[in-house]
Amino acid sequence: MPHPARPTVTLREVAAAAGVSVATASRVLGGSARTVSAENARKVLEAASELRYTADVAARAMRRKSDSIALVADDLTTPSIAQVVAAMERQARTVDAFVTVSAAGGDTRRQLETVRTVCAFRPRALVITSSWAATTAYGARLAEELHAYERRGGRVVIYGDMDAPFDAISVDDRGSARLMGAHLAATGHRRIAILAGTRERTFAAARTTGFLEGLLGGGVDVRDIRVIDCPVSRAGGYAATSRLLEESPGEFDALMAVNDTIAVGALSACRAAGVDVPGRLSVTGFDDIPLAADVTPRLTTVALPFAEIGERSIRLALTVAGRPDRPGVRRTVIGRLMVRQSSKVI
Amino acid sequence: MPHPARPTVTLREVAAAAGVSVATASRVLGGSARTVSAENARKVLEAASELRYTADVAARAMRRKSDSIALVADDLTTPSIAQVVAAMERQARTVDAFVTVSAAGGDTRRQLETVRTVCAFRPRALVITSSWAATTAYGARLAEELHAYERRGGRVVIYGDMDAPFDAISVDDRGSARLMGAHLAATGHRRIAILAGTRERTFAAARTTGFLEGLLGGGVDVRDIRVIDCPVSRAGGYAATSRLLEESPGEFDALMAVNDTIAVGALSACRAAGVDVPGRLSVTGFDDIPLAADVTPRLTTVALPFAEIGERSIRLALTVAGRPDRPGVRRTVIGRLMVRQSSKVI
DNA sequence: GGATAGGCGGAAAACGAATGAAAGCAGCGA
DNA sequence: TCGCTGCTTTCATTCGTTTTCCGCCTATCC
Repeated sequence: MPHPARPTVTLREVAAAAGVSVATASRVLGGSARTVSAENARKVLEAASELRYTADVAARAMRRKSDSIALVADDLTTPSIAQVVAAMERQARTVDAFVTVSAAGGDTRRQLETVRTVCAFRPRALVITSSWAATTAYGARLAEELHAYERRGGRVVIYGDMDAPFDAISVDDRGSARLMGAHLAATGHRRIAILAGTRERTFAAARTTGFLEGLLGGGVDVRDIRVIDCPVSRAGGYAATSRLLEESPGEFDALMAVNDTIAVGALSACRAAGVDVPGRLSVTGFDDIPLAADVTPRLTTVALPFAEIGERSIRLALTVAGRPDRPGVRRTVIGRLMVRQSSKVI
Repeated sequence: MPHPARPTVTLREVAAAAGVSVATASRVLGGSARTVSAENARKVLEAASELRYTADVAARAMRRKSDSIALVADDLTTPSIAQVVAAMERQARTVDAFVTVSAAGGDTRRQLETVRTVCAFRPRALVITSSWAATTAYGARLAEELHAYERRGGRVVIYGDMDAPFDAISVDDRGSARLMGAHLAATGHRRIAILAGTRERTFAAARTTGFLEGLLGGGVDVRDIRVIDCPVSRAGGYAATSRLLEESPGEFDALMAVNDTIAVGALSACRAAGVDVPGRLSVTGFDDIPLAADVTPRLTTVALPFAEIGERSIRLALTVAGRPDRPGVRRTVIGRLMVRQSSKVI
């Protein structure tokens, strides 16, 4: 055969072209500790670039630790996650690592499935967002799976909370939410409705608690606060707010949402119902997604340092594993109050 | 050693636990065509689940085609891409494939680098978004790289345009934009400014052309149209609009942006300058990102079927490759006009 | 000048899974 | 009893790379 249709160009061919052994070629291209003569190194590099050689990671992964980091996120369409992912990408690039992303949207069961799938790639580290309560059967099995992965030499980093000793970077949702509660109380708001999302979302529960603490600490009467569950989505915020405005018009002077997406839905409902924001009702969000500054009125919210979160997650993921049974390292970041036009001083 | 700390659980161990050979275990777990007795199959499956075995994709990829599909996107934080990615995920899941995502944000050079990196994973197919002109040196090398990948048996699907015979799914940007141009002309707009993005973005150029065609076809005088380049971002739209409103106030009755993000920036600039939209100026976007319905006034735009795009991309990626030199299959989708409050009838 | 490091290259053994070839085995007819 | 068929299982090889081990050559020191 004069021109065998090669499936891919291998190290063997590079070595042959350079006139050295595969071992030598591997040492040059793979960044080995062993030294290779300058002359041979040059020839190998030349041949590799000539043949457009790229090492097959699959084969490489068999003998060497991989440099891919797997991110298992709930939902990639969430604006906040997108920002975190982008930051991770940037950070990983600086250390020649590589981030693969997969969505496990939904629940702990899907998370478990996805983790198993990603583990098959034998990544160097696993970053997993956890916004679901780990109390279900699947949650426990998930933790078990992650532990098994760590025992096999992997690194696990949680973004969010989990009742298990993994390294974690988490937002102090409760403390950050307290800031917002205190702010509304301080600016004279006294009758508050909280759009609390759903109970299974741990961040939603923590933020609701923080809101309450801040409000109560600022002198708001607990009987003047109403906590309303709703789906964590724009539509959820819209529906809950519409219902609220219809059933008890004028009863509240502030509406606090556990995230910006819900808050945007709420704003939309207010506009539809002809309720002036912030004239008759202050509305606040949480996250400071890019959209928050673009809605009308611009949304008062709590800004979270997503870029920092992404960067730190990767840094944590790349530190070498310590003792298998050491307690998890936990980094906490706190949000910053962003007062804009959707809330006012009463 | 009673308990050697294994880095990973291998097929050999599963086979040993089940009391069969690795070959048999492989056939059971790998879904081979060859038949295995029910009794042995049961034992293998039992052992595998007991040991929490997951096949190492790296090793598997050496003999068999992988199930992973790599997506190389420009920028994952773009709302439209996020929707496409989510749809791809869903579709891939239905056929037991697996999508890995990586951002190559920026330019063709970074795209080339990223493609080379993900090719090393030997994915089954490569879906690449292409919104950058392929006329640069890197663009040509990118096409070359992709061809090499196809020759090695991979599938390449382009989302967007490319002057190369790959399978592609693309939006008829020009035709869709024509709808918007025609609509504005028909509703009485006569003096138009187009926020055209940058020339290197192929979608921006196509949409601008479509706008022009629609407007001219509707009787707008070409001398009353102004095309303004600007960065493809909210800030870019804001700055360009501010400048425009300052330099030539009242000169235009409509502002057409090549995407929603720019349009949102434009709306913001109008609000800042005290220009009533749509009273004094109609503003339109393109894409129908979720945000479009949440800004005030709600944005008139062209809705693109992102979910369909994502789903079709994956379907295309999973069809078996035909003859290496066959012309690329090209699927085109067209947008739908969404008339909302940011434009009016004059 | 000879012994001894030490640098460097190459052959070959992994790594984990897939697979073609070959072997084992039961049933059947001659 | 033998040979054949059809089905299942095992053996041995393969994939592309890294890494270990061994041997060669040169430089250094006594």
